[in-house]
Amino acid sequence: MSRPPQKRRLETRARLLEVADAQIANVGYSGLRVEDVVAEAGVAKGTLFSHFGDKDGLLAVLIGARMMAILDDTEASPAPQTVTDLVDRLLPVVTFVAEDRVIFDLLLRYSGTTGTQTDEVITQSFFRQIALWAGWVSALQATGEIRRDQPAEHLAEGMQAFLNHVLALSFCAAHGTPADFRKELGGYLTAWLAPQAG
Amino acid sequence: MSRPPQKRRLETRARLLEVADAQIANVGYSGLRVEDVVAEAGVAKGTLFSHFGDKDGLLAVLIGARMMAILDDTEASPAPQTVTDLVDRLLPVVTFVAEDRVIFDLLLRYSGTTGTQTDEVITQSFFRQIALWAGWVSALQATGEIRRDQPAEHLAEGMQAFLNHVLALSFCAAHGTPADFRKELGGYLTAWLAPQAG
DNA sequence: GTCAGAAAATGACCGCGGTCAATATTAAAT
DNA sequence: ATTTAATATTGACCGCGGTCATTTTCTGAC
Repeated sequence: MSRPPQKRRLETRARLLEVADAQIANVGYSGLRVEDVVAEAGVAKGTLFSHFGDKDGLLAVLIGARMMAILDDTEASPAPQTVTDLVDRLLPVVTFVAEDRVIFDLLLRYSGTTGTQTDEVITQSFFRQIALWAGWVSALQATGEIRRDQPAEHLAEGMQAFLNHVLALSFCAAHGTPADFRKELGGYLTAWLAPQAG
Repeated sequence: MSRPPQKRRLETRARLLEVADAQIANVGYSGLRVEDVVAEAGVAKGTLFSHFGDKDGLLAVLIGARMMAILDDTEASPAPQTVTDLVDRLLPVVTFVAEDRVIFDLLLRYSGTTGTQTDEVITQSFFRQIALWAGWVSALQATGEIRRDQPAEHLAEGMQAFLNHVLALSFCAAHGTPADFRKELGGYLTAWLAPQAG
């Protein structure tokens, strides 16, 4: 049988996360090195991997936490009344993800973890985000602001597709400012949510 | 001044590509190891990197070539008359990319290389694909099969977003069969290209 | 032919993520 | 207090992508 984790283990885990988070503040997500984390945390290399599986596992916890914090803020602000409003509500997420290619890659890798490993924070953040968006969409459908021929959840998932598309482009070409995001993403989301004809 | 590449260099490059391609047939894209390639090709490790920059550079050439071949086939077949037809025309690409996560990751990384390094085959394959799709879309707009409120190219780029979305999901969850793709992608593309209301 | 300089190829070396048999620590059972 | 078994940690080691000073090979000028 499996016993609950010991106190020491929880402490070690917390210390690793704390150290990693602090180092990321200095060197960024892509600059994080496992050896530096374990050195500052005062543990052996293997310990980190026994806790998080691999480097991505560690990053997934930290990025998941950041996403949750952003969702907290977003939920606290009023629901969007128009598609333009809606785009503005997405900017915090976009700005965070655009910060580092590693974030984008990792989110994309975990983005379809539906069904398996629901305990992961990062996975829960996906569900939460889609649910939040679906709620917005549903409300906008009720006011007649956007199309009604598709289920709210389907439209919300489509939003995710466009958001990822715009993010992917931002890492290659020169369009990286928030203003560019608003314009590009706005173009897609208007076309997706409020089409003009059949 | 820079002289044209010598004969020997072209031969070495061709040999590396040939060997890599053959090994991929056995071990898959993710299984490819640089050391194996240079060993079988009979060159030193540094040679490969001087030719392709990094491992991804080598893969980009091979994957770009495959994409071009697929586009050749696709262009040879008749243009789609309906959205359902259109989805079927995308299946060859989808099947190829879904074959290995590495392909997807690499395509996504190069997908926004607009403007820089136009000489790369893989970049050209993107332009070609979007142009091809835009042509289809334009024709379908003319027959009234799909919406006319958006430029054909914008709709084509949106198709890319949905295609990537469906592919990303396929690598995590259980929906991986071509039938699943047709259904999922079909759902999105119908909603995107032929919306029912404003 | 030979000599200069550019182009091409070399391979020892490094960085860093990840492994795992061995060891240390904990907590429950007696 | 001692034993015992699961839990937690360790750190030497490995795999593999990538680097770069050095050496080899090619080509054109004289």
